[in-house]
Amino acid sequence: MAYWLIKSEPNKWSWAMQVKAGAKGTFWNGVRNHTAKQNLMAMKKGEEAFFYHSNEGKEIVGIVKVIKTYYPDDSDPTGKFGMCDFAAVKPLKTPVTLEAIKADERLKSMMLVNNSRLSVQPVTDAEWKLICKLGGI
DNA sequence: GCCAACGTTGGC
DNA sequence: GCCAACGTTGGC
Repeated sequence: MAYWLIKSEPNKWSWAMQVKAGAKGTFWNGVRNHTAKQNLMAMKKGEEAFFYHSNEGKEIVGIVKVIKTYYPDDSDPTGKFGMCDFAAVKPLKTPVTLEAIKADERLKSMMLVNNSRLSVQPVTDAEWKLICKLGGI
């Protein structure tokens, strides 16, 4: 069971909108990078991911799960990229900020810190557990 | 197939 | 709003 982290700009697609989409969830696209695409393709149904707000907030605000694995994005004219569907699982009681992640020795190797531009990232078991704890769940 | 130029992302 | 980091493009 792998864990992931997906990023979204709140003014484009926020956690609130994700929650509103409910249990049946909604597609998550916007990938325009092959590393991110590889990660998306590696996701399996039922796997969980952190939902991160970039630019505004810069914090992990909730957990989503994969409800539909990678499929082509019809709206992409190049046909190169696809998307997955996610549904909101639960919010973190306390959002975990980028600042807090950077400040924690154990989270310094996270891709979020070292490769902030990648929009879909793997998260290790240890990182997942720690961030859940920091988030109050 | 290399590499310079350009565009985009995202933290500050 | 600025700029550094990264990916992509296109000329050679």
